[in-house]
Amino acid sequence: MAKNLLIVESPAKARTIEKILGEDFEVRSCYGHIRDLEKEDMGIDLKNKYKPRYFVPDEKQKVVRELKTIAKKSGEVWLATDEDREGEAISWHLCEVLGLDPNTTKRIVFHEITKPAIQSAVQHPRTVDMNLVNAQQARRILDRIVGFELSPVLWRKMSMKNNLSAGRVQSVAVRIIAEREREINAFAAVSTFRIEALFTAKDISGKNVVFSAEGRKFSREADAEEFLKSCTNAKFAVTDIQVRPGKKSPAAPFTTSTLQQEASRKLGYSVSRTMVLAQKLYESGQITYMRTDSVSLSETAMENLKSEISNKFGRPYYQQRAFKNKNESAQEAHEAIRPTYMENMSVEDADCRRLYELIWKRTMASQMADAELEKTIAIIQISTNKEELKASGEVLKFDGFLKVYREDKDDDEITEDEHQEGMLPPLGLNQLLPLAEINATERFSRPLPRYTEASLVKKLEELGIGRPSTYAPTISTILKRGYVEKRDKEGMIRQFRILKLKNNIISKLGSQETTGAEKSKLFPTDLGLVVTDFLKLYFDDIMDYHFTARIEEEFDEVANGKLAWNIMIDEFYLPFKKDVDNTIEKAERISGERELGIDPVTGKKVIARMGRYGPMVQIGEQNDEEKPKFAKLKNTQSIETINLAEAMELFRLPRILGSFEANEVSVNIGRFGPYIAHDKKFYSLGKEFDPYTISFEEATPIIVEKRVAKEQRTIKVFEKEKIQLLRGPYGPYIKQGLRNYKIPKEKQEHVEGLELNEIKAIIEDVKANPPKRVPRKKKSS
DNA sequence: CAGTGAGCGAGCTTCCGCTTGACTT
Repeated sequence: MAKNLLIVESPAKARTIEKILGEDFEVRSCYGHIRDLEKEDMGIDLKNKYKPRYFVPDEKQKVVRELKTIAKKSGEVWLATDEDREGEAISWHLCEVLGLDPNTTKRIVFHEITKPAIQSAVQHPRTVDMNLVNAQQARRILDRIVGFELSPVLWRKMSMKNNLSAGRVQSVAVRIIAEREREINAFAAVSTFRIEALFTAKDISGKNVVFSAEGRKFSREADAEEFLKSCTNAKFAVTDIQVRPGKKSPAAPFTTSTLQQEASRKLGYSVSRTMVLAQKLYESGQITYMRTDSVSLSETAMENLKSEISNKFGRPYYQQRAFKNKNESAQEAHEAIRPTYMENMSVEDADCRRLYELIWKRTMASQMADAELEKTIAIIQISTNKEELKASGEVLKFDGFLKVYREDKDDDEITEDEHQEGMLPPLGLNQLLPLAEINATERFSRPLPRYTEASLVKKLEELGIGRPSTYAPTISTILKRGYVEKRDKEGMIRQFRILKLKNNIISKLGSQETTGAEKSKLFPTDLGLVVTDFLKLYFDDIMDYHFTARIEEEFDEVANGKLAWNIMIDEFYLPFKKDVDNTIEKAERISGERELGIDPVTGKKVIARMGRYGPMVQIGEQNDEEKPKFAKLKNTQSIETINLAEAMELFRLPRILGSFEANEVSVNIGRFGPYIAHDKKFYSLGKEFDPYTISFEEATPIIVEKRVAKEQRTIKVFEKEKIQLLRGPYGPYIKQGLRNYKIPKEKQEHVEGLELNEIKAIIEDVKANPPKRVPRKKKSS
């Protein structure tokens, strides 16, 4: 009898399942979706109930062809794509393409790749759920409509129009970044004076140790000083001691989003790096599937964990736990991310090791006992006033899961009271404490930090926007479009005050700290800010943080058969299309224009705005008799925050420094950074020079040096033919006009001796056999 | 490589969500 064909989405899964199912089944993968909407006219028939037009993209032709061949000679075809909306749709597309009847073809599901799960799935086949398929089609069509209607609006209304795009997910992601930036810009720090007293006491071994106690905060310096004054000659006595047990519980096993967050915090990985490494681990069979929103573990994994934990740490360290997903939008088609074999504590591959060990620890900890703590709070009263001080300490009684894993937190989640608490020396009731000193230290409130890639993913997940398979690509998209950039920001030095009471004398000290420094954070560009404002103005419903959640409810109704998908799309599309048409007709071009003030020299208006080539400042207006003057903003400047003085500074370039060898020497900033221009030649300026301050005396040696360096790089020049023989970082090469030609290895030995005819031959040779390039993806349909 | 900032308006771009693989330096 012919084998049955079982189709899954992932090839790694196919290999595992084939082993489990044995001889009766040939298991193949379809590599995700096999059809997509055509691009022409959005691939949707707007006049015929939004009937979609699908096609098989070029890169899917091969796999579809193979599946067709195998299907033909197989007994029965079984569809085992993922158990979610997208998976159901893939099964239906497979029916369509392979000529199977969706009403009779066997459809099976499992959300873990274990023998019992798969065997039980095979025992209970069903057929394709067309309601669920329709919910997916509605999702796909709505996203296509939003993307392909909105993007062209930007092309028409933006002055900068290269490759701009908008979409249900990416545009909201940019909005999140943009709004955080504005919150930070609008933030005004408030300072308070925090009271900290240092006392001495004897520890268990009888040694004197210093510990601290906190008092309340004063918003005014005078009040803090008044308090310190009132503490002179005071006695400090312990009046109350509270000892309370506490516990900490482990976090759930990893999902895609939490893995990305922890790998970012603990290992400093970008979300795409995390995914590349996780993919490698998955393909080599080391971990379960890495694109998942589920926190549950299979029963086999739970058994495995029970014995591993008991063996390694002893039975008291084991505690069985079932985690529930907090996220309503989760579809849980797979398990949580976990090692396939808990007995493997590490992996060979050095690149993947740190990520694997993180996953191992997190999984292990998830089934371990709570950590038990003892928290002590001592209240200390002051004889000379009514204030009291609080000393607190924490002792770990049982480490439990902390033996293997501690979850990190983002900056914005750490509350002020949550600083690491140390141990307290043993204290007795009514014990008098000798005071070392009391400090009132000025502390400033902080704005929320900018997003990292991973904290943006977390935010998107909370809002139900995007899916595990799209978090990393979404971030790439908004970076590539230039809406957002990832960079560091230097902090600012800030002074703060300290009042100190020591030996009954109050002294006032000053100190300084760095504030506002950010590393590898997401910043909106002016383009991102301007596009976000525009979309919010004309398409506020799509930009709404809850838009996705709302339409997801409707997709659910479609999936439950309570709502017809094309009626749902119709209700969305009609008003949306009206907004699009209205915007195209009425909206002005977007420039993000901001008036900065008046140029003191000419008396003309100075404005900052988006130009064709990015953000810029301009003196005077288009209709003025005299042409306006323009200057580009620096990378770190923004239309929103630049002031008149900074703008005027930008107009100081180009600076003419003087005359050298009868030619003008000038400095400017170009597309590739600051440069010196002299005699129609250009010399880049290194970081050590500032184009605004560099002098003639500093500039001329640079010209001479760079000229010499260039001469050394030049081996031969054939003026007439415009051919140069040059020495580059990868060895000698030929340059003709703008094109470079590689010299074959065997001729690199004696380049000095190369004659014109030989060089010409090399050029012809390279032209005839051009070096292979990465083939550009073919445009579909 | 080192400019530009406006307007012609050809012909192009673009979405989200499933999956990897085969290019080059």
